[in-house]
Amino acid sequence: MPELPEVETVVNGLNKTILNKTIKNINILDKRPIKKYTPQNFTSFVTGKTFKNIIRFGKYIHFKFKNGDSIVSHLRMTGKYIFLQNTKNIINTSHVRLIFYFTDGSKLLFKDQRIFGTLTPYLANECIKEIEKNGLDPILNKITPHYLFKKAKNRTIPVKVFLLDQSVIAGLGNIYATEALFYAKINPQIIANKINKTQWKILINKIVFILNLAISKNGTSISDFKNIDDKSGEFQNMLMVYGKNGQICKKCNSTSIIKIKQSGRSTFLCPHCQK
DNA sequence: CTTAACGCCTGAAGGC
DNA sequence: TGCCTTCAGGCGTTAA
Repeated sequence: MPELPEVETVVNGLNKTILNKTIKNINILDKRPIKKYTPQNFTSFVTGKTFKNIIRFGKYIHFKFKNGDSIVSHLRMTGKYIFLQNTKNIINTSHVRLIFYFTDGSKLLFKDQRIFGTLTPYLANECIKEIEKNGLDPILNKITPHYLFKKAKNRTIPVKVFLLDQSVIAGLGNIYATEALFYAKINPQIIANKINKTQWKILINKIVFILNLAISKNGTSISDFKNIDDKSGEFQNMLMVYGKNGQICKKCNSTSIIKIKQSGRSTFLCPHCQK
């Protein structure tokens, strides 16, 4: 499931491959990922446009065209972009929802098994509501203990659930929120407004540390995340608690990792290390 | 204002 | 073997 490091990996890959490429035509195999526009309108919106650059904010991918228009895309659970050079054919056609064909013969596929992923077109003068609603991005912005302390002031939800709120921190998902809390030695069940500024400071440091480490490993391929060249990430080999329930904690070597449910999502923790 | 619940989806996994 | 149920979960919307 793509979180900030996985989206960063995808965006890096896209910037290496599709810049200055012009869309010749597209093939919409499934219209459901396309928001706001009909397939016909989306087709006319993108045809003839040239990619200027691609940026990331939180978990969103922002494709910018040279004329100022753009597409905001979210991979949700299983969305992925696959770039193919002109010599390569589409080998695995399963779950392909959309194909961009470029004038040089190369192509970009949008695949999504579960069709939660989205592509939303935006005109140059339109406000992008997805990005406006995001909180601070831990890689692009400097998050201060004061910022989180203030945001958590009236929040009575557990700190783990708070970390998943994209209007607070943009880009954290289940895996990295869980791992960061382990490194910070904070119990995920502690109510957000009970965390003090010292703890927030430690947590921010761990969040930034773990995200940068994961970016350097091209992300985590736990369900089926793939880079645009269809390669997996390597960070799943470095996880400390996520998915490790029943295994002995690698830090204290004494206590078993447990799995709990918070707001419907799985959380993993070491009851000994995270008080 | 905050928080919970539901819907979107399909494939893997488990129970019988 | 095969059918049924449950689970996975980010985010938008709606309800409380």
